Amino acid sequence: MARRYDHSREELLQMAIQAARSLIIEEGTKALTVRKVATKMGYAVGTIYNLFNNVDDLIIHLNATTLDALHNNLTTIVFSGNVESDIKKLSHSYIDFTFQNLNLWNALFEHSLPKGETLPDWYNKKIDLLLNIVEAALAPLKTTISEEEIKKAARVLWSSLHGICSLATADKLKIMTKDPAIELSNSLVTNYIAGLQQFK
Amino acid sequence: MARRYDHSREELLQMAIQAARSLIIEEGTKALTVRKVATKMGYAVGTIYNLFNNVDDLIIHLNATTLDALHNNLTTIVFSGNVESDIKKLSHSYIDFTFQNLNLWNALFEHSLPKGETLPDWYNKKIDLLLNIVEAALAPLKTTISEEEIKKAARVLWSSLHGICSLATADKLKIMTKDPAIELSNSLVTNYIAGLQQFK
DNA sequence: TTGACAATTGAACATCGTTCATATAACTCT
DNA sequence: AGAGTTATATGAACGATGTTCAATTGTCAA
Repeated sequence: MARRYDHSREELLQMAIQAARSLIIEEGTKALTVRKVATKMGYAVGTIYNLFNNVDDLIIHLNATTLDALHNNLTTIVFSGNVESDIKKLSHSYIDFTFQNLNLWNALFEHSLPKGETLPDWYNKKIDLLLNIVEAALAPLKTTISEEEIKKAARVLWSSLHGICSLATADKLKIMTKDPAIELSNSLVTNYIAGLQQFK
Repeated sequence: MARRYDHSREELLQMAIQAARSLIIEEGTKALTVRKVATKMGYAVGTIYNLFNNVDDLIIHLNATTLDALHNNLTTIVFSGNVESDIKKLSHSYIDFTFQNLNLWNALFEHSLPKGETLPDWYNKKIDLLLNIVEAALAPLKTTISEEEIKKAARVLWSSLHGICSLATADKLKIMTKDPAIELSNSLVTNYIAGLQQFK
């Protein structure tokens, strides 16, 4: 059979990504195989390779939807203008997201490209958009800190939060309270921002 | 052939781990296969399964040697008693280590256990030993901060540093200077510790 | 010398990512 | 309407993977 036109190319792309998404949600990163994605779509293996270069390409597109979902989540937050409080809102949402989408979030970082390859520009732009949200929350500091410093602070907070979630979900730093990630991130945010402001 | 006794069980374990190590160093995580490890040792595939339960078990043992190497690296540092300066020494060593052992370090975090399984206790103890080093560097703060708070701070710093290295090596937050990881970690350490101390 | 034991082997199995010659549905043109 | 072209879809086939286990064979104690 060929050219069924049951679905447009765009629909097929979405179907493949959704199939991959549900596989990962239900069974984790290792459960994602090209054959299972194809079966779940009701198409043959080869079809996947009409849509994506290879399985890495598929995973990148899947991960992109996770970045989008996170982005949507974080943009619902309304800033008060109080930097510490706003950054805490962001970080709590981030932490909620990672714990509610554990397998999808792990897929973001467990995946590594074949050596030599780099992530596509459109993907990196999505990461920039997330950083922009943090920068926006830090914006009130502009009166006392340079634009450059704010960019740096956004990256520090973002990376650190990533590290906390990464170790809190995958492993165990669980010696703390019932919700170690929140606890650690609050400590990070409070003290880091206090440090930033004390030099004004 | 059988029972060659060319090597003791302990020797075989070390040979397997070393073979796996060099495969990852030279070619990255994806280049690690049971067959290649066996070939590199001069043994048959099946022998690996006399030594390890499965490939995950082998990787955990390999990763443990990486943790040991990092531990050895960090314990050579002599503390001055100045917390900020000592934590910076630690973080710079950590960053050096990750960049000089990129593939090994990535293997630590790219690897995920089959679902339901957890890391063995002896492995988690190695992580605790690393956290202990950070706690030791923070010890002078005991006069102004509770033991509990110091443990928390060690975990915040450790996780955050991990996050910074993770995003700096694998991806790109490269908008900053020639050495973004150092730059970000310095900002983290300076401001976080300033925050901790300002409440004394 | 013999028998029991333990270490080592590698063929076999199911599954994986990927390729590509083949088949056919849909569109174009006369 | 019919013929020719193009784009899409297929799935058998390939090489490589992790893992198992019956068979083989070196080593030791009796």
